[in-house]
Parts: sequence; structure tokens; C-alpha cells
Amino acid sequence: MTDQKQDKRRNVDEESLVCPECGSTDIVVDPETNELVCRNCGYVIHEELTDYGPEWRAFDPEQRTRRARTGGPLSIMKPNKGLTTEIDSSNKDSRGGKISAKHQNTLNRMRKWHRRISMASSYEKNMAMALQELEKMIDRLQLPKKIADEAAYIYKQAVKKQLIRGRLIESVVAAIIYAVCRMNNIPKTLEDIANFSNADKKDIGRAYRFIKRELGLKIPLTTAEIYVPRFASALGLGVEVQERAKEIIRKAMESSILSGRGPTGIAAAALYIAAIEKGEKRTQKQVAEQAGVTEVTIRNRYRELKELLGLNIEE
DNA sequence: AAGACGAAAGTGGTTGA
DNA sequence: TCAACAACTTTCGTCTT
Repeated sequence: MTDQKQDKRRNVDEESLVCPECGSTDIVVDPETNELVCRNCGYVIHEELTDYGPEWRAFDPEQRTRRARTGGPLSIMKPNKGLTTEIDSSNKDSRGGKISAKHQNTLNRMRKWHRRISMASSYEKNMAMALQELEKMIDRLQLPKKIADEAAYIYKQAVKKQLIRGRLIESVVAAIIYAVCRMNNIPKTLEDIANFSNADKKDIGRAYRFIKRELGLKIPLTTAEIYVPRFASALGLGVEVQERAKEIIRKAMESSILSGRGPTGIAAAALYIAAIEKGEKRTQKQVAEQAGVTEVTIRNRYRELKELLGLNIEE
């Protein structure tokens, strides 16, 4: 089973694909979904490798008949795992005839249980809405399916613990996507996420902190480093500059003077310095624009980095 | 004329009483 | 709930290239 996946991974390396979004060649196959994913920006290159076939395998004709069924593969992205049943509420049989009292009792009981099972205190409805929203967001943000699956899983836990009550589904979904991105070191800011959501940044942030606390999510600190590739490619800066910027950041981290500062600002300043050093200067304005900070912030970080590392910047 | 610099005041979010 | 606080932004005048 792993043979296939190893083959695919090798193919990717041979063709040395380039991410159309950020130009990076750091592309891997997500073994869970068989998608090509850019490790810099999280962009899903294309989904041709996705297998839409059944999730089972048949080893002989007998098994094939037994296992074959209608409907798509079971998916966590579908409430009820894609299987539903409805019981009509009128007391008519399939030909429109009246149903006897005895059978009506049976039907009533069936309806009662059906309601209990399928509605389960509006759990299903909530999940359906959330999963729809989730899919929309993942699509807009060009994130890999793996993120969607992890997010769906966390959302389900949140619903079970009744953490959604009093919150917009949209803000919770956005918050969870943000959380999963951070857990996977995908360089998306809260702002990035908010730009694609109907919920506003404030609500998303609040939901994020709440969910994180209540579910005890382990979320690593955001480092400035993870933003380097993203900003660099947006500015058309090469690997050399990126490496230098990362080096600057790493050194700065050691003296922990920069703690408390926004990681995007640090990444921006480090890139600004690295670009000058390597003779590929970008203006503060250009860098600021891509990093989503102001020139002033870059200047402040720039000044701090410069004196911290004793850099003499000459072009 | 454009870029870089930094002071000063304003904004939104966090923290701790 | 409120005030203090730090980080960041906005704005603007000045200096440099």
C-alpha cells in the first residue's frame, strides 16, 4: 500500500514542480489525501492524484459483490457519513391509502426514534452548516484537504462539548481553520482567514481563544520564520535571501529581545535586510505591503535587529 | 521626486486589580 | 468592568539619495 505513495512522492521530486502561487519548489505529496501541496504557502497545486474510487479493495469477485454499494465514499465531510433516511409524516402508504391505527402507532414510534437519532439535538444540522462553510473557506484559502479534515474533526469535538452555543458557526469554523493552520505551521494570519470569512476578525479571535482553551489544543508559537518563504516569493526574492533572512531571525531569537513583537513585522524586517545584503533591495513600502504591516514597523524592527546583531548594512 | 527616518498622537487588544 | 500598558498604525515633517 505504501508502494504506490512512495512512487508518487518520487515522481514529484523528479519533475521538480513549481508552486504557481509562490514559486517555491518545496512541494510534497500529502500522504493522507494524495494531493500536491506547497509547503511554503499551503497551496494545493492540483488534485489529479486524488482517488475518488471506493475506499475499500476487493480481493476476489465474491468480496466485490459484498462490498459494492451505492453512494460516494464515506466521508467525514458529510454529516451522517453521507447516509440518510427520511420518514414521511403523512399517514399514507406508498399508494396513498390510509394506514391502520395499529400501524400508525408503529410509524409514530419510528418517527420518534428517527428524530432522536438523526436530529440528536440539532447536532446534524449544525454539522451540516459548518461543513459547508468549512469547505467554502478551505477552497477560498487554497488549503489542503488535510486541513479540512483536521478542522472537521475539531469542530465535531467542539459541538459535542457544546462550545458553539452563542457563537456564529462562521466564526467558529474560521477560528478552527486558523488553529489548524497554526498547528501545521502554515503561514496564514488571523487577518488572512478573516478576509475570507463573513465573521469579523474580533469574533474569530474570541472563538479561537475559547476553543483553544476548552479543547486544550496544543498550538506552537508562531515564529517569524514561517512567514519568510511566503513574503519572499511575493516579493520575487530567491532562496538565498530567504535563507539569510531566516538566519537573521534565528540569531535574533537567541537574544529574545524580539519577544512580544509581531512575527510578520520581524519577518518583514529580516527580509528587508537580507534583500539589501544580497543586492536585491526592495523598498520598505514593497515589503510592508506584502507583509501586512506598515513601513514604520519595519523600520522599528530593522533598527532593533541592526543594533542587536551589530549589522552594518551596505549595498 | 522617491525613499528612508523618526517623533507624536491615535487605535485596538491584553492584563490584572 | 475599568485603567494601565505594549505593540502597532497613522500622519507628518525632515533628511538622504
